[in-house]
Amino acid sequence: MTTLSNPTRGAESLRPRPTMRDVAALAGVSLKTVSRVVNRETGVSSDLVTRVERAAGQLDYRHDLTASNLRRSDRKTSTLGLLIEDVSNPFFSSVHRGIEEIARERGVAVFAASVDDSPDRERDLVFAFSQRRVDAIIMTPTLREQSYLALEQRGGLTVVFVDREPRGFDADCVVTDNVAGAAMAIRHLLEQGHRRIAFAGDDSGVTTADQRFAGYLSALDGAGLALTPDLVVRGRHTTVAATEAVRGLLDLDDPPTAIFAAQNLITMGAVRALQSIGRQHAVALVGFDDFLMADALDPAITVVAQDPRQIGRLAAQLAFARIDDPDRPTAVHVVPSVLVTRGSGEIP
Amino acid sequence: MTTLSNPTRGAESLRPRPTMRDVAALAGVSLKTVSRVVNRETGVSSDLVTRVERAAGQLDYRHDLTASNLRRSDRKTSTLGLLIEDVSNPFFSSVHRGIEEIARERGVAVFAASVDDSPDRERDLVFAFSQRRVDAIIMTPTLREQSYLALEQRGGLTVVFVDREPRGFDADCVVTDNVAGAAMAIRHLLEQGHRRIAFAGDDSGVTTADQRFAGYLSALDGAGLALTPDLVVRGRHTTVAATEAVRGLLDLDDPPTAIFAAQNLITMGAVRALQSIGRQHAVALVGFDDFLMADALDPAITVVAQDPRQIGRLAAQLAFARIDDPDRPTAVHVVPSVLVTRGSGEIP
DNA sequence: CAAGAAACTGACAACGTTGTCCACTATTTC
DNA sequence: GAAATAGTGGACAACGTTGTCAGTTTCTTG
Repeated sequence: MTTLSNPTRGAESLRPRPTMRDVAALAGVSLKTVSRVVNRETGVSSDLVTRVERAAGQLDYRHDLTASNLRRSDRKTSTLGLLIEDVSNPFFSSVHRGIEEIARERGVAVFAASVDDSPDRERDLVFAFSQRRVDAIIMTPTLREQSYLALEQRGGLTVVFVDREPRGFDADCVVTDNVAGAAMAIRHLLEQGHRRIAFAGDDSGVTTADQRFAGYLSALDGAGLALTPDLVVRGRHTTVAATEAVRGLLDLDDPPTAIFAAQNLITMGAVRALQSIGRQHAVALVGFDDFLMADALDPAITVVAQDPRQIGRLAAQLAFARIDDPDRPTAVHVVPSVLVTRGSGEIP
Repeated sequence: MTTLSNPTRGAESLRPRPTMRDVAALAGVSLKTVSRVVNRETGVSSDLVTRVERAAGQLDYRHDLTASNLRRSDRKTSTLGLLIEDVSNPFFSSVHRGIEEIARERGVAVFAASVDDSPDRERDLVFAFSQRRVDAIIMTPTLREQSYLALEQRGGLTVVFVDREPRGFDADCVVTDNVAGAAMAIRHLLEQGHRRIAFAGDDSGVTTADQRFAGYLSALDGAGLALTPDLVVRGRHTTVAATEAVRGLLDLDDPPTAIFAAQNLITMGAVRALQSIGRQHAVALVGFDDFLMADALDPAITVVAQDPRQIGRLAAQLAFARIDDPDRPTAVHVVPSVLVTRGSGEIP
């Protein structure tokens, strides 16, 4: 890495930001009149409006939202905190995108942070955002229960959950229909004639993983099949760990003929594991959650696709609905998922 | 989608958030003493510290950072604004992640927003963050020039650029060595014997695209080859548009034997185009910027890999360095890229 | 043309916090 | 035993803004 240095730095010295008082002085009006113009209140003569606007433009005045918020009676900061597992995870970054789209319409800025599945970090972030007086928090909860949020909520903070339901806390929530989606995937594999279907998923305790496992069980049960514990691997949530785990499954004396991967990173791991032993065309694979280029792999990967952007949009809409009406009943939105058949799930 | 409603909402009414005054009253001390305890200032007897802390805990007091910032002399909000092309773009979301890691160490919260290549949106977002008095903005500039930022900078806002250099504005910057990276890719293709190498990239005007094109030209030139305008497609920056464009290249009477894709989404488009006509094993492909599962495709994709997380970390470090010392000379960090050979670039 | 209404403008206090400064107590020093 | 010195704690103003309310001007209308 090279570092080039520019020896002379622009000599423009720092100039303190102008305040409303400065604008008022230049325009020859009172502080309050400037405030009225800035807030587009009615009842200011158009003559004064233009004078104030010209003065504000000349001084490059920037309205101070933090001070404004402090004094205003609604105490809204037009700010929202987002807690997701990892801002660079493709699923969650799409959720983030959806939230941003709705927030933008309301002029709300979005803080985003990665929780990395750490309950401590979750609390720290909630605390940090609470200190900054965000209007709402949208979050994916970690394992530990969330009852501590009741305090924040009583203080006026709106909380909405995405992707996973909270524990010990009643709040608005947007989740995918994990049980039905997983069952749909398994039934699809059963229809191809598979009887030894493996499950590779996150830790037990992660609600999405548990629900997908429940769907797996119920579909097996519906076909009159019992659970084969050897075919279940849990507790992996990185691609690397999943690769190892799936390789272990394939090394069994009586390996599975089909694999259900309960999450996008795990699906990617499964693809790598199958490729590493050259069995990608021999063992069926269905993943939960779509990912980029899944359709370009060989074979293309059959997935249960969620719509993360839509999930984000819904969560943001719920958050704003509650801000506008704190007394509305809590709502749980269950978003359906669809099976996208591409090849890997249709191997007999 | 199903909406379940919970009829009875918890009846705990909203309670106004306690202030320092409330804590002081409960602890039987003055407001200022609470402030001292909250800010961990020295010179408060340990007896009072525990009394104040107990009172704060009892009331679930949350320090108000916005009010604190308003009064404090350093006027730092411990807040940072990030403007990237799209929060859900894999490259930029990794940059985001890197920035978050450094910001977290300083207790700084990160606003993230998508610019979507719109100069208007860029200005709106800078304005919105400026109004919220962020300590710094880290941004990927759009086409239009950025001299308007000088005003914000004079008002005390720190600005750092990532991925692309600004126009008409001197500031700290972290970029990939695009010229060298692209030239390295082209030389690699030349070594495999290719002479008709196509270029598929973003709009002219996007500095990264221009620099990669410059690298393409210089490597061709170094091999004594002239530019063949028919083999250059620009102005695409979505996967779908790139698929079409590359298909156009392959439909030429004398099609290219190798393709250089100047950006991750374009590389994905090129992969799709090649697959659609079954030529993915016949035409060489090298992409700029790595992407998930590039190694799992058939053929696996050779890329010039950047380290977006590291780029983000560097950008955040530059931002904080300037906050700590506003008079340091501006620095441009040029991060090297590496060629990752996987197969698609080694087709003869 | 007076009187009342409507439209406009500004003085002042307050939002929740921290910087400044002064007062008080306990300890040390001569 | 008086004076100087730490060590504490609190009163007050201020950060940049908006809510309240009262004051001033202009416009209607009988």
